[in-house]
Amino acid sequence: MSELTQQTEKFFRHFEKYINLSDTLKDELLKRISFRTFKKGELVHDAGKICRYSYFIEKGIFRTYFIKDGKEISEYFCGEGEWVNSPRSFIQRTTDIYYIDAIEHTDAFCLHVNDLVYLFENFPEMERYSRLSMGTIFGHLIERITSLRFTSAKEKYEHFCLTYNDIYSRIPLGMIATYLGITQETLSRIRSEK
Amino acid sequence: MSELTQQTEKFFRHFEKYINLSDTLKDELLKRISFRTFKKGELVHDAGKICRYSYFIEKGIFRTYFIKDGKEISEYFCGEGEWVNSPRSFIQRTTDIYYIDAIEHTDAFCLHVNDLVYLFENFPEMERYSRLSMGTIFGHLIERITSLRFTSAKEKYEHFCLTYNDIYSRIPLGMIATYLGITQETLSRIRSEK
DNA sequence: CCTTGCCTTTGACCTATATCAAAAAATCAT
DNA sequence: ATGATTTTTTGATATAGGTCAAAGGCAAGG
Repeated sequence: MSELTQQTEKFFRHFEKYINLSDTLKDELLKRISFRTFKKGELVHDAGKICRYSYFIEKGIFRTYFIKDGKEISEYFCGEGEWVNSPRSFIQRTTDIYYIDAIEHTDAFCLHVNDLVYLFENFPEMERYSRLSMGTIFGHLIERITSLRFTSAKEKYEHFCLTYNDIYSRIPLGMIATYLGITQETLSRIRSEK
Repeated sequence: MSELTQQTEKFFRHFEKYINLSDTLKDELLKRISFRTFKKGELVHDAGKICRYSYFIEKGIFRTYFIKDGKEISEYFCGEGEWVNSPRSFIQRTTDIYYIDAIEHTDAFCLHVNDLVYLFENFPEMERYSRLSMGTIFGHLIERITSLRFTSAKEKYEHFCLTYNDIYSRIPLGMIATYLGITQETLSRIRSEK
C-alpha cells in the first residue's frame, strides 16, 4: 500500500499539469481507482465488448489495434503517464472496432466510466481537465496527420521515434509498420541502412 | 436584425446537440458574438498573429492551410454549422503556422477568446459542451488518419467526398490535392476516369 | 470582348514502396 | 537445452503515384 501511495504521485502529477487538485478531489480519485497488472500479450479490452474502464499507465505499454483483412493494425501506443481506452466505446457506451493489449508487463490504474461521470458531475475542474488534456492529444493527432501526408517511409519512422522517444525501442517492428502504414519489409530496410 | 435572429437558430441548435441551452446562456452568447461577412479569397486569420476569434460558419466555406516549401497545404475545410480557428494559437495565445481564408463568400459569427473564457468560467455546461464536441472532432481525426494510412489515392478521394459531402464540389482541385497529400495531376486523373 | 493569369488536364518518364518468396534470427514452450 | 513458432531480414520484381513539361480551359478585370 505504501507502494501504491508512491505510485499515485505520478498519477496526481498528471492532473496537476492541467488543474489544481484539491484534497477532496484527490480523495475521491483514490477512492475510485483500482490497481491492476497485465501480463505481456494480455488482452486488456476486447472489441466485442463495451469499454467501461479507462486505464492510466503507471509502467509498461498498451497498444490499441483493430483487425483489417485478418491482420492486426496498430492504432496507437501508450506508455507511462497516459490514459488508454477505446474512445468511442468508452464515451458512448457502444461497441467499437478497437482491441487493447499489453505489449509488455504493465501496471495500471483503472477508472470505471461511472466513476468518471460522477467526477465530471461533482467536480467542474474535471471537465476542465478533460477539455485541456484533450487539447494536447489533438495536437498529436494533427501532427500525425501531417506526418502521414507528406513524408517518405523513412521520415515517418523518424517522426515515430521522436513521438515515442521513450518507448519506441520496446515495440516490435511489425506493430510499428502497421502503425505507420508501411510494410514490415520497408521498415526493416530503413532500419538497417543507418 | 430579424435576419440575425433567424440565423442564430442554427447556431443554438449546434450547442443543443450536446447540452441544454438555458435562456441566460443564450442571452450571454448573443451578447458576445458578432456577425461578419468575408469575401471570396479573403484572409480570415494570418499565421503571424495570435488567433483571438473563433468563427462559427453560418454559410460558406473556410479553409485552414499552412505554407510548406512556398506552397499552400490545406489542413482542413469547414462548412456551415462548424467552428473554425487556429487551435493552438487560439487556446494557448501564441502564434502558429496556420492561415485561414474563405474559399467562397462566407457569413460567420465571431466569438472572442476572452468571451469564451468568460463563458467557460461562468457556465460549467460550456466546459461540457466543449468536451463533448471535441469528442466528435476526435472521431473525424482518427478516421482521417486511418484513411491516410491504408488507402490508394482514389480511395482517399472517395473518402474525402463522403466526409465533405455537402461542400466537396465547391473546393478547387488543387486545394483538395494538398489536403489529401497527393498531386494535382493524380487527382485530376482519378476524377476523369469515372 | 480580349487579355492576363490561374487552374486543370494530358503525356512521358522515373522512383519509392508494395508484393511475393524464402532464408535467417529471435523467442517461446516443453 | 531443443524443436517449434514467430519475427525480422534479404532478394527479385511489379506498380502506383510522383515529377517534369506543356497545352488547354476558364474566370476576373480592363
